[in-house]
Amino acid sequence: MAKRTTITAHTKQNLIDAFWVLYCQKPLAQITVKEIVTRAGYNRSTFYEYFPDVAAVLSAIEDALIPTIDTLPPFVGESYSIGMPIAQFLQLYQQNAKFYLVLLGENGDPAFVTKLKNSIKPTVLHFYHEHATYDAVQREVVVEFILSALIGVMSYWFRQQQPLPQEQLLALMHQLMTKGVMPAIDGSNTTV
Amino acid sequence: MAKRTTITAHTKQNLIDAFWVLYCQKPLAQITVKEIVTRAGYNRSTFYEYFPDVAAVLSAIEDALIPTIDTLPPFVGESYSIGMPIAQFLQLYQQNAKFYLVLLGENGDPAFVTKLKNSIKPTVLHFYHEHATYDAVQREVVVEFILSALIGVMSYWFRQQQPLPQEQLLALMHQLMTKGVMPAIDGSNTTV
DNA sequence: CGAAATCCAACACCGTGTCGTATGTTTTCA
DNA sequence: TGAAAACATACGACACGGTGTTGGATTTCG
Repeated sequence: MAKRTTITAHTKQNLIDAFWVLYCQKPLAQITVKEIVTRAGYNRSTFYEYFPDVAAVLSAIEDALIPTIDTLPPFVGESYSIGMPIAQFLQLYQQNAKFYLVLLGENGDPAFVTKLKNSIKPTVLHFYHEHATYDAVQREVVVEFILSALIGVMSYWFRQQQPLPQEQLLALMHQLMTKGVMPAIDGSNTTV
Repeated sequence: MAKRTTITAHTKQNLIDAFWVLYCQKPLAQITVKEIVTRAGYNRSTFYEYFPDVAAVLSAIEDALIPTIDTLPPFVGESYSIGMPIAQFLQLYQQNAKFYLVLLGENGDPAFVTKLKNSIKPTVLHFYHEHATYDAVQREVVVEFILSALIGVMSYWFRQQQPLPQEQLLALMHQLMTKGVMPAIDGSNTTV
């Protein structure tokens, strides 16, 4: 008999949804299978038909979130680029803000940051490879610098509920990336 | 009666040490009290005399690691500064590399990153407050940018077992901070 | 109908957190 | 000074709750 894929997928999604509600509230270590199934309305055993343990649910969510970088819709509008378009990343972030905010937050998963960085890294790395300014080792550092700053600022921006208009954030970010973090003395940057 | 502080402190430290060995190997959720006390050579109940739960041990380690920023020995030598001396932070990081590497790594604690940022933030924020270039909201973003990049690069550098001489890392970092991440076209930065 | 997919009840095991107790050390005062 | 009270420290045992598995009940679809 063919798998009843609809039902299966539905059940799995119910479990994932229930897990997510809990994960938004407390760290992984405090989430039990029982809580998940109670909330989703299943028997505890059913959980094990779909996931080996609680951590696997998180992993599944993360994996579904990572490949999105490939399937990004082309960004339209002013495009600030520093190897990887900042605006494009912001858009990616915005689409999944609900998840990114938690996964990159206080009770989040450090491993997800790594996964995220690794998925973007090749694009940025390739850009710098074409410029002979940095050697291979330095390039890696530069890329780590960019990605850390990018993800850090994005997370902060969302955490603070977007205290700056998106356009201003993009402009500021672009300036920090291309001109550095020292405030310009000549005043040419005060219009950001 | 006076506490037998020597014995107490010793036992507590034994428990912390045992915990740390385990935490270097696996995530918090997989560490049990039993494992800790077995390794440290105590009864399981003894653990609860010192900590309410496993997470508290991690918390204790983190707290002991944070204030170090205040008690930093004055840095001697070339001092790159971008509000907060980069070299000084590198030194702090280097002193506790063993811990930072794990806490900021794959199985690390996202909350620690926040704690760390918050402890350094005032210093950097104060620096930018004196320059009128950015308004209050922008300043926060700039500081988040700096701290994220700083911590990200440091972690990467240690994780890769310091692939670049310290002096070169400092110079590169300083350049990225002050001049941006775009490789200079005029070639003046190729000597980093 | 019957086979396979889906879901569930029950079981044995393990970890948790607590309480009462044994042991040994420090302090007190006769 | 030295015995005993007072207390810090460590432990054994208990009740509870979560885990992961096994075998079976129920449902669905060819």
